[in-house]
Amino acid sequence: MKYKGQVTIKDLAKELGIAPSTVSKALKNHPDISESTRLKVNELARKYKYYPNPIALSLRSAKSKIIGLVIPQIVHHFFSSVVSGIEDVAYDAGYNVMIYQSNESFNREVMACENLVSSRVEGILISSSKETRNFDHINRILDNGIPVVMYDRVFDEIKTDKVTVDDFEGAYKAVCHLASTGCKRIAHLAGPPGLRITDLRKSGYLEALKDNKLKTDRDLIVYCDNFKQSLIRTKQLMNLPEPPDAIFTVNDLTATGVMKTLHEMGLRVPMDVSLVGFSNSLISQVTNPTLTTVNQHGYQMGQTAIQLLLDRLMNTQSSVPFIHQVIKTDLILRDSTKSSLARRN
Amino acid sequence: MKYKGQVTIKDLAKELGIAPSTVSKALKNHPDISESTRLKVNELARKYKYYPNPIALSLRSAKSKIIGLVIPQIVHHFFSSVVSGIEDVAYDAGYNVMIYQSNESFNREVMACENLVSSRVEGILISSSKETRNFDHINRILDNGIPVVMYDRVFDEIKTDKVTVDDFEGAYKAVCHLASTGCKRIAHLAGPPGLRITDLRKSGYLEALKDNKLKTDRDLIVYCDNFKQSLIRTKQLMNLPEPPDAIFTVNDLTATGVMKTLHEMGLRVPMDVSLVGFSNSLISQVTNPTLTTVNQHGYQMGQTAIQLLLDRLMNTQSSVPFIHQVIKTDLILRDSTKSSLARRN
DNA sequence: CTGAAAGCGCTAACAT
DNA sequence: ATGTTAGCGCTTTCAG
Repeated sequence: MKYKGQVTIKDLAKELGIAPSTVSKALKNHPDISESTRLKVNELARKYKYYPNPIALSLRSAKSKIIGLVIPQIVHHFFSSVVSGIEDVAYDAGYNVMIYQSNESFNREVMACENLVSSRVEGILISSSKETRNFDHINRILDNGIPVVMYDRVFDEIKTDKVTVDDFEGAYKAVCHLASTGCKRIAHLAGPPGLRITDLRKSGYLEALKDNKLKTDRDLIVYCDNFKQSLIRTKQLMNLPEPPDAIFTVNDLTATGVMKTLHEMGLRVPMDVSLVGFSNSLISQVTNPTLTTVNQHGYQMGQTAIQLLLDRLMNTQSSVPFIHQVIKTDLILRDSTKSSLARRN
Repeated sequence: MKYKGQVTIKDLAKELGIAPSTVSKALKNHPDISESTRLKVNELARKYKYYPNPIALSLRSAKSKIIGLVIPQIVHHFFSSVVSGIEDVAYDAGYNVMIYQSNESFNREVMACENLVSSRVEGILISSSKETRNFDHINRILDNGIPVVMYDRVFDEIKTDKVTVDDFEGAYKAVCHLASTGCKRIAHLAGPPGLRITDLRKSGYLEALKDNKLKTDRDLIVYCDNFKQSLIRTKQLMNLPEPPDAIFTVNDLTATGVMKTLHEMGLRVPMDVSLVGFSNSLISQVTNPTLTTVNQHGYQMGQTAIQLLLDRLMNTQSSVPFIHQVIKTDLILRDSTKSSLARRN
């Protein structure tokens, strides 16, 4: 049991009666160290379980080998998948991940950025809180020369690499599928107006209606992106003079609320009303019926985001133009929609 | 825009024509610095946005101000709640959190521990993977003089502080509630045998049966802790000559599978069969009917775990005996069980 | 009241 | 082939 803190190069050097720099070189198999001392050193290092002190290394190299991660809410399946993707790639590349949740609070997001900068992380991955409308904190990171990659919730105003999901395409596919199963009056429960993902998903929805020659009806577009509200909104929708025969929601949780309400109203899914969510979260697999939804590929988004950052970290000359990578979506067909031609899962 | 890396004490000192050590003292309002230089220094520091370099501080103080966190799977609601609890307390105490997922793999858990140790974290919070049966990696952390707190998945063999939920009590309460609503044949879907939480929850179940004068029936205890299996097991249970009138599952996801199967069999919840889960995960609030479940208080567990660690970090003299803190559970009454006396939510 | 020096652990020039 | 020196940014004696 050695409690004396950890063994240092100096300790090894003293024990062997040689200079610390020799030990250092021997440890990394530097060519101009003799075979014999190299062996001696490595053996002793193993014996004493020598680990290089990363803090000393960081100080010298001015590289912390730490990536900062700012995430809205880790409890959401999509975001935790993103974290997994980030982690896996980061560790393979020898980076550690320091994590901060904003909990959808702008102030916490700002604080997280400041802490991360002052922790000297080498780069930051960030997805903004729903509240965020001002970007000074992000520009401040950039001013410090620290590269940033934004993922999922991104803003055109900020000059960084970005990764998003193809929200437009996802929505488009979802609604086309509904149309192909014979639905004529397709409603959309959308996210908060002004948010990129809201707008893109709504556009995809509208485009799909047009391409399928279905007329759009303002009454069928409702801003509602959470479970609680959806209980009310669904009832209102279904009580319209001409109620919808399908509903496309901006996320799975909202779809769950819709489903619950439809059941309570005695309506069957998908026979009376078809339903499509967005995210392919765990929940979508356990509802009754299971939920057709758009797969956002969170894990892959995480991988892409960190890879973009690592690339930036390699190319110190920041001449490379910023990249906006868009992840393709899949429509996962389940039991909340009727069959068109093929059916799966 | 200064890209020259960050400003250092030396930079400030040079600009002011004084010594670095003076700047250092002025910055921390050391008593023997004159009012005037103190002001000058602080002003310049603000102007240049000076932040102390935490890496240099770490090297000097031999304290990284980083806590390591090893977690099985962040995608599970319970664990992500734990993370939130840890985060919030850690940051208030000025610590950063470095996170590693084991993804339920023993090897990854071991690697995580090693990386964390070599990253010189000041303490480690760990919940073991389902595979873990050997604890050398944890003892190695301890040998390095780094305090460990185990949470949720803990082992008696290891001498550390621990936090667990009162699994016995949670199960006991759940089953007593079922009994109080008139259920006579209560089945239990249990976790993998040999795991602490499995055994405790099963004991709670058995004890509750006994205290309510219900006879136990081996056929009603099935090892099944996931969605997929539950689809089969439920059918088998309900096809018994004397089928259960209530089912208590080891987690919410499993309960969801049970519910789905019951619906498909034309059985109503709770009129024909009552159902109680364990975790109070998001899912339990969106099933139809909503699921009565045991609240595990993940957030609080996280807070408790990190607090135990911080306490240990304060008391360097490790004379304090190890603490095993047990978090009380609540039964959350929802619509998958009948009403006894009072009903809520 | 202020400054010079030393050292945390490590490595890269630069000797020898 | 090995050793010496210096310095990454900071603080803490210890001298002035």
